[in-house]
Amino acid sequence: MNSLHNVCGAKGAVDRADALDCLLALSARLAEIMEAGITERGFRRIQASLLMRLRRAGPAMQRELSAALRVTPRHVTGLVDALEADGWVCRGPHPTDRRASVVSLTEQGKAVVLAMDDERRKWAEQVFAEVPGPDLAVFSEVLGVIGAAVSDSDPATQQDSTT
Amino acid sequence: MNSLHNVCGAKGAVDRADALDCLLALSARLAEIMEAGITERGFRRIQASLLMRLRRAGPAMQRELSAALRVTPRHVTGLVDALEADGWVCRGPHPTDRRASVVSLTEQGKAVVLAMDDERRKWAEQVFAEVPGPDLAVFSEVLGVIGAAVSDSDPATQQDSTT
DNA sequence: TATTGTTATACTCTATAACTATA
DNA sequence: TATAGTTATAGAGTATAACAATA
Repeated sequence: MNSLHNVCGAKGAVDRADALDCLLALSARLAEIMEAGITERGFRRIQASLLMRLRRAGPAMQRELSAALRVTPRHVTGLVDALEADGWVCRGPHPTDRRASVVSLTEQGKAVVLAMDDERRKWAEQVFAEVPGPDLAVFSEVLGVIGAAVSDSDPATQQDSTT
Repeated sequence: MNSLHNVCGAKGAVDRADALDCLLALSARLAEIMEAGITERGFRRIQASLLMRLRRAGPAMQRELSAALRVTPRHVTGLVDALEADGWVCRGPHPTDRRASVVSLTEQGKAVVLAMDDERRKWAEQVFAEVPGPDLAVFSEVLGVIGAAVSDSDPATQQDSTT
């Protein structure tokens, strides 16, 4: 019924092009679902990325966020403006540099980020529910190998790909 | 050195949330590379999707393309206008419905689509080069299982996820 | 009356450039 | 002189609405 089943279910599908197709199709689907979850909470993907970044790396200067999210400083201004207006983050003074402001999560922001993280965990359990442990181990390792193969392609790998 | 390596390389990484993170990170990376390839040829992703759709399913009415690509009919008009202006596709009359036009690949369009397909195959070989056959088989099967798990989530699965 | 495609218009997301205040 | 962030402006991509021709 679903396009993901057509080729991807076949046991003997060791054709690499098919495997890549399946991976790409699945990726698109996962991205879609993630997007939906983020939208449900009233965020845009880039905003969620910003929040996740703050969760993982702690308070940051806008300059750092600009680099981490790979968007312009101007864009960060807008994103932080919106998130601040709704009480998810707040700007504070930089301890030593009076030009800079430090963006951090508010209590409300921390709460929502934790909730989203929890959802993500539950989603992962669901997604891999039918996958036997040993298969999951192989799967993970292959992901690692592919990741390595793909990293060599070009140097634009400083990205923040989570969320 | 690369973020994909951090967690994803670990052999014992059977934590499902970690595996999902790796998968998402890898997806982002693959999408990036694909985007680059498409851009090199002077197309946008949505245009490439349209061309691929024509390759797989043959000539189509704009209405069908609108549904397949999940964009508005108005948007399809613009896409086809641009692709037609550059000689990749052409509009022809519908045999029975004089309102409709049928979009098909030109010879030039067929050639470029085949070339892109070939590139995709070579890329797949490269990506999976270091993955042993049996592991690839397991990997493919897990992709299928996940795909099935993920398809049940919601009914918006009529999409055309290739390219 | 419903449907195919188009003309006209507007919105969302992101970028570049010029500017202010610090460093 | 260089850097952090902002104001002002512009572009790309996509959507909604109203309309024409045809079914």
